Amino acid sequence: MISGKFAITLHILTLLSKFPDEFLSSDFLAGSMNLHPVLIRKEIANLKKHHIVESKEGKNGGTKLLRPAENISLDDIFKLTFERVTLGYSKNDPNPDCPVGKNINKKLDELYIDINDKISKELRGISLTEFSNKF
Amino acid sequence: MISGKFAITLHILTLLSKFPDEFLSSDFLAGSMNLHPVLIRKEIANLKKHHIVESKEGKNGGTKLLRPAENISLDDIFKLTFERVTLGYSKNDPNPDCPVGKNINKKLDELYIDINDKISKELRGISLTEFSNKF
DNA sequence: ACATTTGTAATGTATTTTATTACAGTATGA
DNA sequence: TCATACTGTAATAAAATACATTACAAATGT
Repeated sequence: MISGKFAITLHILTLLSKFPDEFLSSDFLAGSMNLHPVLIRKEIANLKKHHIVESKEGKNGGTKLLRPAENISLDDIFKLTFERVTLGYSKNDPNPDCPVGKNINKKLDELYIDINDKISKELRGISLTEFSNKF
Repeated sequence: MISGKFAITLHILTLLSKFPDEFLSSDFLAGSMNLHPVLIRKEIANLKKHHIVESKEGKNGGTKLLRPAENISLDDIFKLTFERVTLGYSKNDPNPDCPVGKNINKKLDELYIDINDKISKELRGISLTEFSNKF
């Protein structure tokens, strides 16, 4: 769940990269993107799981980057926040007695894997630093 | 709306390409993908608007391709069914007093436009015939 | 005429996403 | 050492979106 996962996570990381030595609170981060702090903390939990950031509890606590923004690519963030980009699937199981219905999802998968490879290739070339410098 | 638009539309067109001379009913098409015929007709309305198919009302009515499957690319279908692929946006308007918040959506847009160009380039190389022949 | 089909609007249901509440646990510093 | 300011996480509520269904007018073939 969370459809804005990538955008939210990238926004969080962009802010963290602006203050690489400070622990920023979920409240502060939430203020910039106008979302509920709990949602921010959920995304931060995901970032921690992947050792991109560390958090400190308690007063003056917050979150900061664990490694230089230069060493984080947008593809890293993509992979962290997306199972896979798709152009969608028909919601119900298609009819297995129809040659097209029987195989459509497999063929869509193949197509979508190709698309994801292209996206990854594109994003691999952009570092968090490069993105962050646009602001 | 309709998140499975691309998949449903491609499924419809694949079936139509298998019987290029027949008018297939929305009921038949719905049977292959196990969706409600009204939803199929909605997607067909979109295809008609773009002169990809024609429909015939009344008994023995239905829908058929208006041009050879060879002349329809997956990118045509993509453009017909997607405004744009995105990796999401944070739902609420970000804080305009934050330098990052103020510009994040514009920068995400630029990124997503690049991604869409790559996807289009990939899909432009695949004709409906080529896709349909996988079945 | 009658059966079959499209076209479309309106409404209902389900699913997904986001927001909120609640509260336990942790560090800081007055 | 106690009040305060945080994180962490679960549970629940609300909102948004997607899909299903119903309903019925209009068209066409037999």
